[in-house]
Amino acid sequence: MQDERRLAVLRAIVEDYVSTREPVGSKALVERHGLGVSPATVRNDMAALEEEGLITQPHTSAGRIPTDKGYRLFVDRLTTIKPMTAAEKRAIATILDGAVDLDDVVQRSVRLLAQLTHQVALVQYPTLSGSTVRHLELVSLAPTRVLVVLILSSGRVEQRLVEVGRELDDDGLAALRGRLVAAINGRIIADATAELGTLTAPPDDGGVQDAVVDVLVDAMSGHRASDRVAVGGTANLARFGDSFEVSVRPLLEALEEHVVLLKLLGEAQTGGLVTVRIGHEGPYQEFASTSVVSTGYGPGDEAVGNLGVVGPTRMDYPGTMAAVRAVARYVSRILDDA
Amino acid sequence: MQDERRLAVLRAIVEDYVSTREPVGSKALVERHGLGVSPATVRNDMAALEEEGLITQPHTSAGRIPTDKGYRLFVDRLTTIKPMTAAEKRAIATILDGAVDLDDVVQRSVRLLAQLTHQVALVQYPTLSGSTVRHLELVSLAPTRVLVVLILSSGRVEQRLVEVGRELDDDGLAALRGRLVAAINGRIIADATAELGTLTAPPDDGGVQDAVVDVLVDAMSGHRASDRVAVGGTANLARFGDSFEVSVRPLLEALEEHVVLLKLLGEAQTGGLVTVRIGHEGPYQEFASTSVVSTGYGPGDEAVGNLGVVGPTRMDYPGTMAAVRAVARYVSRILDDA
DNA sequence: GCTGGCACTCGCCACCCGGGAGTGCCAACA
DNA sequence: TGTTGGCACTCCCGGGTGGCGAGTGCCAGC
Repeated sequence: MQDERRLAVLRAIVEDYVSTREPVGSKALVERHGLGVSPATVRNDMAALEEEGLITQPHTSAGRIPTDKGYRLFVDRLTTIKPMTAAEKRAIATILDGAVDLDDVVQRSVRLLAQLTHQVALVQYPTLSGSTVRHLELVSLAPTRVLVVLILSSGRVEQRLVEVGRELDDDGLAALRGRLVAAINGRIIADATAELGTLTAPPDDGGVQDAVVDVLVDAMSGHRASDRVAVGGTANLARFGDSFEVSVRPLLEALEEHVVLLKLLGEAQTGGLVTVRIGHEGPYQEFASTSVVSTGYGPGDEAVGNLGVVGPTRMDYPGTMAAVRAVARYVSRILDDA
Repeated sequence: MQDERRLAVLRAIVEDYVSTREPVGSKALVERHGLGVSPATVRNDMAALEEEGLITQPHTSAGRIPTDKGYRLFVDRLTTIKPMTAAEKRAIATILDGAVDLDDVVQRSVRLLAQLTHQVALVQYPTLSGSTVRHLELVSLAPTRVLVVLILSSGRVEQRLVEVGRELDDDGLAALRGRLVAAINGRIIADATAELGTLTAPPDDGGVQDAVVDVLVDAMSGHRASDRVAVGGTANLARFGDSFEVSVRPLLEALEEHVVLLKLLGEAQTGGLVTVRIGHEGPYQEFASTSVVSTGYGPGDEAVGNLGVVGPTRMDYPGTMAAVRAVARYVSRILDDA
């Protein structure tokens, strides 16, 4: 009974602090929320909550603000993800259905997510791992220069420029292509890569095939594509307001370091689970005052990438989680169709 | 004689203000620069410069800062672009030579430019206009869905997904491809586009060819590629320091609007000319306190895109112009080779 | 036309002070 | 045992104040 009220107090503190950005006091709390007790009682509860490390006061005799631990409890036990409104759902569908290709889906998603959450949005480009090789093309751009174009079943197109050691005529190119296509066409990435490893070049090849195989393996490792992350809504960083140099600067820097962003997005979660990483829980100290809300997306139950948002720990978790989940669902649905 | 000294004073004011970010007074000026006159004389000169609208004082009895007009005079007449050091040249060459394809060149350039200038860097993706059609591939992804891959002589690969009205077997696809290849292969974009317009579909085609032609024309219009701009160095915005909400916010918003960025970069300048747009001279009021330093790049004398930086009007113009010019030259050289 | 001197103007900063919001504690009560 | 009202205390915040210093404009002299 008493415990329940304390949790209600914590919830009220989180909600008020998120919306007002100011430490919340006992009196304001009972006024704004309909808890039927006196400020004195709330003060006692607050003291208990502070004892447990769930809230803190920035300085003596000011209101309370939630700690990371407090947000954690709030997210885990005090909140249900509020569903999107019909209008929001329509907007999501409309925007994403207009996409012309896979990259466009990613770019639209990132914008959408930024717009819905008013935070910085991140969308990882899909990894290739599940796809099969649909097509391989070798195009001669110059006598000793070949453009390798690899088309995957996911609709992704990987291109690489290769400097082969010697001149190559159209027939030689066609023969090379024939050998490679035979080895990899229709196979899933992992198998195709293995198959390429067993391939030996004809005696008069002079290293050309090996050069092409190298870039093919590189392209199929998905290295570059899955290392990329689309970023949107950076203008929302302006709303951080205070503590600019300390918290926004490192974030801006990180936004150009895709490796860092990938680590922030973390492991892909399947099954519609939304992960919330609060403040110091993350891998980087610089982001102690930021939280990451993320989830995986992909066709069926297979996660081919992550998406999410980064914002201040003081954020609207229920709304953000709902938006992240909704966008991931729609993106997954599109990948299902494709 | 007197005029010359006044210009020297203006130059000194610009240089000091750029490095200290504080209004510069007469006394500090004579101390830091070796002009052989007294502060009182400098004050008289300052009064004259202010009369001409070249400098201004933020408030009565503070130092002077340059106006946009003052910067303009400085850039046009008082400065020579300082050449890059050998080390910087090496760094540029090393970084750009490591690029694996065209997109990679753009992405490396934007990083490099941001690093060299400590500003926000912009690099437009090359337009397609000069290239010829090297290769066309149609890949069936689903019974009624075709991936169109267009490879251009510049090495650029454009891909589009088309929903054709009806099912298409491999033979039909090959025939369609044959017709299209005959029409466009080897031609430059403009001719190929025109040729596609005259093409009529066979009677039993059912709109498939027209659908594919539509996306081909769209892809060749270069619409998407040349509308894209790579952005880097946004973390440098943190150094704006003051006036955050007023000047950084609109800039952050603009950085996601590629149309706005293209307008900022302006018309391509050929022949190694670097354009400087100072403060209010630009098309957007919101950027009254920012300047744009840009130039064109491309193989030979042909400009296929622009690149440049955006920063506060209070920026190091000689250094920035040098960096922009140097990067543009190296990128052009790479395009020459390709 | 340059220079030194001088009075004047303001922005900046440190300081002080009163108001107010919020707290902790305690005694009283159900 | 839990809740409540009262009360003294703490400390942030905002406005007002005064000294300091940098910088200016003007003027008389060289």
